[in-house]
Amino acid sequence: MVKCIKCGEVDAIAKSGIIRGKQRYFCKRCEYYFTQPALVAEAPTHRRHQTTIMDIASALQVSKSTVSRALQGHSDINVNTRKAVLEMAHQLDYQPNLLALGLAKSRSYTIGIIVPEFINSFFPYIIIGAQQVANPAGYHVIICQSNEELETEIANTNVLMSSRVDGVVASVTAETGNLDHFLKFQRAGIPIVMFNRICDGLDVSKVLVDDYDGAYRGVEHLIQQGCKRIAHLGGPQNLQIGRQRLKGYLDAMRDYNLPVEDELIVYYNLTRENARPAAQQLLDLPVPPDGIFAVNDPAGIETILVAKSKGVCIPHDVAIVGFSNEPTSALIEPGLTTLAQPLDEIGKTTVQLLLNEIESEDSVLPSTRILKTQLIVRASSLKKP
Amino acid sequence: MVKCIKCGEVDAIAKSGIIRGKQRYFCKRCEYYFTQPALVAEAPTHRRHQTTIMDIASALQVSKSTVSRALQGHSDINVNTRKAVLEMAHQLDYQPNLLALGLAKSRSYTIGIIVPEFINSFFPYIIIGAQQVANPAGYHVIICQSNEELETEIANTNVLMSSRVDGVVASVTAETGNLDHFLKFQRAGIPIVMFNRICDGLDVSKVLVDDYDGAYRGVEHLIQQGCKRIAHLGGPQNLQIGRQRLKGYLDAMRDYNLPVEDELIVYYNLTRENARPAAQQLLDLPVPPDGIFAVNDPAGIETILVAKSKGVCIPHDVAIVGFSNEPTSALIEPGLTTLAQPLDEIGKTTVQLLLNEIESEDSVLPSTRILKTQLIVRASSLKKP
DNA sequence: AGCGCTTTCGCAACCGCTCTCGATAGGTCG
DNA sequence: CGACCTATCGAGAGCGGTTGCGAAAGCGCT
Repeated sequence: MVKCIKCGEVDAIAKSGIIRGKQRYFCKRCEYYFTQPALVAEAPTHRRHQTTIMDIASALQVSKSTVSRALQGHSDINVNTRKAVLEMAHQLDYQPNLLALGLAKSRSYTIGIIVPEFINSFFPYIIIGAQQVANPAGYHVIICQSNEELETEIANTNVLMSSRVDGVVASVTAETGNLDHFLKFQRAGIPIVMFNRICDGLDVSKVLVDDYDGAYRGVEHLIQQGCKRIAHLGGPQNLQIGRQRLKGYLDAMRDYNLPVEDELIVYYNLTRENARPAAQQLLDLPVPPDGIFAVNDPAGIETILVAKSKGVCIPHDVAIVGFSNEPTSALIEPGLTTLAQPLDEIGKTTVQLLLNEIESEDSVLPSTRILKTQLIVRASSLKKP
Repeated sequence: MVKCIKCGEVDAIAKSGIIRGKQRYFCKRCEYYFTQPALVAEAPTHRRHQTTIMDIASALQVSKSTVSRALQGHSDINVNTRKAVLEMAHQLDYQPNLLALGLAKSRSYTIGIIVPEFINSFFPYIIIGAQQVANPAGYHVIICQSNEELETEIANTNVLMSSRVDGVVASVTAETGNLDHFLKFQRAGIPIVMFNRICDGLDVSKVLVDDYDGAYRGVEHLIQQGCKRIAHLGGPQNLQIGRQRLKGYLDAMRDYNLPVEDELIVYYNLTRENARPAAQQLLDLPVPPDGIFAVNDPAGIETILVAKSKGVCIPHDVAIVGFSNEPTSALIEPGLTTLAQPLDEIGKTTVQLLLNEIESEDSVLPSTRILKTQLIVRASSLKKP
């Protein structure tokens, strides 16, 4: 039968409920509750153990407070003590436990980055810029991709909340309209900085490029190349990026007295699969456009591919301008004229703004940084030599 | 003068050392040590607070253990209690603190990924595959890029150690020869799985493609297209990827009785800047090659660009084959013939292997998975129609 | 009523580290 | 030689969870 683990008693054992699936017993002789120990209970102790400050402390016969302070470089530690601690730390290959540190200080020294994707090189470049600022400042980043889905974006925000990030940098999904999931951060006092893909309704700092200006100049360039019937392959209208670039297009057309017909404007949701049909729609028009301004480079490139497959000559029959200057845009033939964005700078200033907000004592007023774009003219639009 | 914070005493105050830069005082009347509080000491309490299980517990008048167990779905909690807890958790928008959880369980439910870069889409695709396996399993990933520098790679390993990741997935730098920084993980019992970029000397699980086979088939394809003088733009020889692809090249050449001259083999260190001079070196040979097998697509693309700029006709004068099938390779003209790797699958199986090792009780024997490549023939090598 | 079992909770220790409060051994000075 | 200071270190309370050990209340049955 069952034997008491303590006194070895066998008879005076009573069952005492089931606890988490396991039968529990009670020894009436020694008044001891116990459950049957697992058969392989003799695990080889805890297999993994990384050195802690206690290890250093006991090796040096000092208290853990002393070790902690020595490691942090506090002023009230004897230089020799500090030296010994540092040396021992190095010797034992001590790596501070960020989980414990974060718990104790209620700071994780981590910032979260949410991007829709990182297949195109646009976001990767921005992330690199972000890391270049974050890392030296003692922060590391955790990168989430929403995969252009609102649901995933929400899941991402929950992960970041759970990870207790100190701040968030985000570029939202094309389908993001509701911003409740970002309000959580604000309620918790976690600063957010948005970049590139903004949508309204959130009072936070932002880093953008001058989309309107870039679009205007891109379309103006097409006009100067002799295009009369210019189409716009636009982005989602819930994003500023979509609205501003559309507005730049419209204003340029108006300023040069060119008509804008409804059929000349189509929208796509920024996903790869969605670009091709949109481009096709434009090139299949009864009276096709002689110029196309695409909301971004992937769309521009897709337009080039569709045009080529249809035997439409670029730029003779249709001139094309994109936005962002993806590396691929320089490789494709003809090269895609586009508006270059300072990716590195976007990443850096975004994180810079965020760190300022994180480290300032009291809440700072949201600010907006607008960076300039640069028109890169390539063969896809160069009708005149 | 100085006033005691406790009793308000002004006279019987003695200085008592300097503590962390601030003057400390001692009130003799109430025997109380204190430092001058900061002027703006009246901070608006703690500005940030996320709800904890204690909040739920006190709202429901139960103990935090009960809340904890209810949240985990333990069996010894009344269904109604659990329901109430879950509802309150939802109501208070409770997000578990992963730092605390990790500390308590000595598990961070995080895996680290170290890649050399993620500008080219090779690694991003793998990362996406990795996340698709890790996330559903309850793990999230923290992505580090070594930027193709050993030093950064070492820093990355330290970050991952500090973050107490449960496992590591890595693809090493071209300049990684010494593997001490990975041994740390092994010493701490943290499993590692390597993929793609392997170097010897570490007894861990690996996920690779059949580099030798792919290279052989790529070169064989060039031979079948009529190339006689085939060059190899190779990778670093400390990486298996470099050695195996070289070996495939050499063996194919030997099997078809084609001579291999030293000048036909050049190496590059896998960085973008380094590819162009290497390509140039090959194309500038007194007797230039009529076929080039590049160790990867970025090198292949760079070779195409250099050839085009020199007026060398592809594939007529020189046929080119790459490795990896980057999206760009399909866009460039002529399209780059290449060996496609199952990126998604690499990411998934790598993480799958890792999770197995993490979750198995006792240490598992390292295993190696080898995946197949697929030859994608495009215009860059198609001499015969 | 009393006994034996269950069901359902609570207490408290612990994870690794920070930080406040306080203590103590010497040095300085009148 | 005390009174004061200073420099340096330690004890211990959290941070937010998890979990082992027990306990109290309730139920069925004799």
